Amino acid sequence: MGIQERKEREKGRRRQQIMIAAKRVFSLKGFNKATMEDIANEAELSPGTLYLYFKNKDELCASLSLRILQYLNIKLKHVNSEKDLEPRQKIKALKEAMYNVYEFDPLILINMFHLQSSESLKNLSPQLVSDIRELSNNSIKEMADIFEEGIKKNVFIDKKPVALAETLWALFSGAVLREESKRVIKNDKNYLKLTLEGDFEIFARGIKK
Amino acid sequence: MGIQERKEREKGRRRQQIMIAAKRVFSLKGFNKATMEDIANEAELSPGTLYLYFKNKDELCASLSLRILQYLNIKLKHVNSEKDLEPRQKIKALKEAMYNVYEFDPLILINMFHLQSSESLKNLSPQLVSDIRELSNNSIKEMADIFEEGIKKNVFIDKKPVALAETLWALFSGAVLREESKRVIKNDKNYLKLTLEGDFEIFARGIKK
Amino acid sequence: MGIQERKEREKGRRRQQIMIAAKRVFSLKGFNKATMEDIANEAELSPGTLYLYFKNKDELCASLSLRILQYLNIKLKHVNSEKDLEPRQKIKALKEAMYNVYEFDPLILINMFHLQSSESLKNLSPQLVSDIRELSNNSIKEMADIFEEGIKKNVFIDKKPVALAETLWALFSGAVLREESKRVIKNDKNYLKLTLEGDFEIFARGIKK
Amino acid sequence: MGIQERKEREKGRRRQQIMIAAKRVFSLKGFNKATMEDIANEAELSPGTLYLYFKNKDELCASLSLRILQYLNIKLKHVNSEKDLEPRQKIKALKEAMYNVYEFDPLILINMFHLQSSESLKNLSPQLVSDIRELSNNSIKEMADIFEEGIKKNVFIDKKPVALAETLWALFSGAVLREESKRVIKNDKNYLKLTLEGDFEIFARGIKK
DNA sequence: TATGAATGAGCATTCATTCAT
DNA sequence: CATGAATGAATGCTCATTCAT
Repeated sequence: MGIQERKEREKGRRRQQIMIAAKRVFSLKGFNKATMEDIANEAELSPGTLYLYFKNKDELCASLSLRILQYLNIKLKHVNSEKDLEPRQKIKALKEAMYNVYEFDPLILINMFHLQSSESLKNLSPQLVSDIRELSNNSIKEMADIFEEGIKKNVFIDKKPVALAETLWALFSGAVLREESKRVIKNDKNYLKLTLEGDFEIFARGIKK
Repeated sequence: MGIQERKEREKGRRRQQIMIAAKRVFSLKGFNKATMEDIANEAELSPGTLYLYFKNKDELCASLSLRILQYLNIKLKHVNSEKDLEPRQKIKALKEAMYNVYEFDPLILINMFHLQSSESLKNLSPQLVSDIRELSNNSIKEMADIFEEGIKKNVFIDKKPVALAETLWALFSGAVLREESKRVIKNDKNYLKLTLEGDFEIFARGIKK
Repeated sequence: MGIQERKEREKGRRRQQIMIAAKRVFSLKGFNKATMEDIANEAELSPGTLYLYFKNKDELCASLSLRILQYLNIKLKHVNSEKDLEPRQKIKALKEAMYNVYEFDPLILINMFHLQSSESLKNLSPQLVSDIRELSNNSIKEMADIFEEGIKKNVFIDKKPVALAETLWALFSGAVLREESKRVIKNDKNYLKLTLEGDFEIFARGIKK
Repeated sequence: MGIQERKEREKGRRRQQIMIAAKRVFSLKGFNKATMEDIANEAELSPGTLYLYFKNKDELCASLSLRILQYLNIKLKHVNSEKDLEPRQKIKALKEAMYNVYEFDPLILINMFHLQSSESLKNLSPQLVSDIRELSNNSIKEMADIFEEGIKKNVFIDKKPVALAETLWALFSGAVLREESKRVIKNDKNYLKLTLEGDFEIFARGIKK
């Protein structure tokens, strides 16, 4: 029984090890130029081993996206659970949560958009697809709850909470992508915090009464 | 000379023909699943012919991005050149310009982010890379000019115009990507116009005095 | 038009070239140990070229089987069309036809039995599968016609012609396989003709009145 | 010593267990599509354990063939040992023995022909190869003995007994294969007994005076 | 003895690119 | 200029086999 458990945990650790390696390699080479062999080398494992833990390359990539969505979800739930925070403070907490997600792995966010290709979806197990869908929807919902509270308390202007949440999400992913494109154009990451700050400030100004 | 010119124009036409086909195929299959043969078929040309007009696949893709940036640039220049527009009206015109870009080709915008992979950049001619850089910077600059004018005329709050322009760009690309990810999650495009509207409204509210 | 035709013929030639190489390699190494690269080398082509002419390895193998069935079918049709032959003479002609098939390609007959694996069938185009089925059934039917004529003319004992045809086919494929297994055990092919003769003699003795 | 013996017997049991599982899996998937892991699962053992009892996959397969040859040999010896049977009755007994072999495992007979691939032979231990050879030859010899007796007693026509035995073997393996190919073509096993009967009847008619 | 996770060589297949016509 | 057949390097994935426990 204890043995069973330890094995489960060991298996989880291996998956983590592979995902960390994959993250590094995807970040470095991009999803398509990264080969399974690259990832195996990075993880100091053999290619075959990767397939013991992930059905195929697409599923490995999608699992990375799932991981970051889980991370975000926990953060958002935590913000929402703090009952004595003012709406404005919650917006601030929200901002910080999203910072953390971004810092946790800025580049993998880009890779999340590989999920969009319906071609890739064919290779994923239905379970994984539905998990990702559920978490995405949940994240929007958690954010919307924050806005709803603010509107009820008459602190935010009267907008559909879901629309607000989606706008924030747009702002966020847009900022992430902008940073990414900066890399190409300027190779200069200095303004990241500054510009993310700017985005949120303007956004908050737009929703607050 | 006249012949020379006609040939040049003819060559330009062919390039257009190929890029239109490429756009269609990339939209349909995504950049990576689209093969050069697919594009050749779509263009009713042979694969070999594509290489008479584009050095390689990456360059064909980058040329598409360049094209859309050119389109955006022209639109932005046009907005800026209308001297009698009020700042608030220019924001509105800006919004419409970006709509048009989006409608011109929503999916190719996603593909623009393939340029981020530094691996891909190796395959591009320096000329093309510098063209893209120049146009990107120019677009930001054009937008910044609009904001600067608004700040000077004391209509917009006092923010760095460049930061504003980048925020708008974030908002925009974020909205595009969000629409894209909606496709996966909901397969429902009804809210596109609505949410883009929402984004811009909030953004404008944030910058206007 | 002439060009179109010549190209068609050229394409057919290429297919032949590949099939001849495949036959050689399959004979030498067996179906599973033979790699597509082996076949490409033997055909003095590159691996990719093989896939221009055959969908996959299974289809290449099945095409070989189809070819030999076509050969057999023509031979059988020819025997049947000779109107003035006595039934006993037709049996003799039948024997010789089957000799020829055997000599045409003794080893590929073995490979025909790879088609039995229902797993392999999944990789074949429906057209090819139905072609093979049709030719197999046709071969049995042609043989049965010969027997039917003999029974009608009161030269052969009264047995179901189809059963006779299938028995002959059993005898034939059994002999082929037996020769094959001899290779393992004795590596001695001297008795081939003799034993095939023996089989047919006994068979013929059994069916003749 | 008693312990030694028990261990030996235990070891034999394990081998049987594995071979039974292998037979099931080979029958289901065919030799090449069946993986060692499939067999291990079927045997409710781990893959590694298989290699404690069989040197490699080819040897496991060959051992199955050996087993069926042993079974046939015992049957044939038994027929031959019945001194008071008439030659015609012995032919009948022979027929039944071969039925039993067929029913014991129709599909594994097909797999026997994998031994033909000279590539596979390289992986077998010389001992196993020579065992198989010996048993094959022995089976032919046992059958030949039956025919020889019939010829001596002037009941059968005067043919080389070995040739007769080999013809019978051809007929038999042919019938087996024919049934197999029927599966592909008709998916209809109803006629098995009937056609095997037919084969033997014609064969017997051919050899009897 | 039994395990089963890990291996890594091997292979079918793809596709960007070339070049003889 | 245009073609499209041919290329062959590259890669995802498999699976027989091993070995530390």
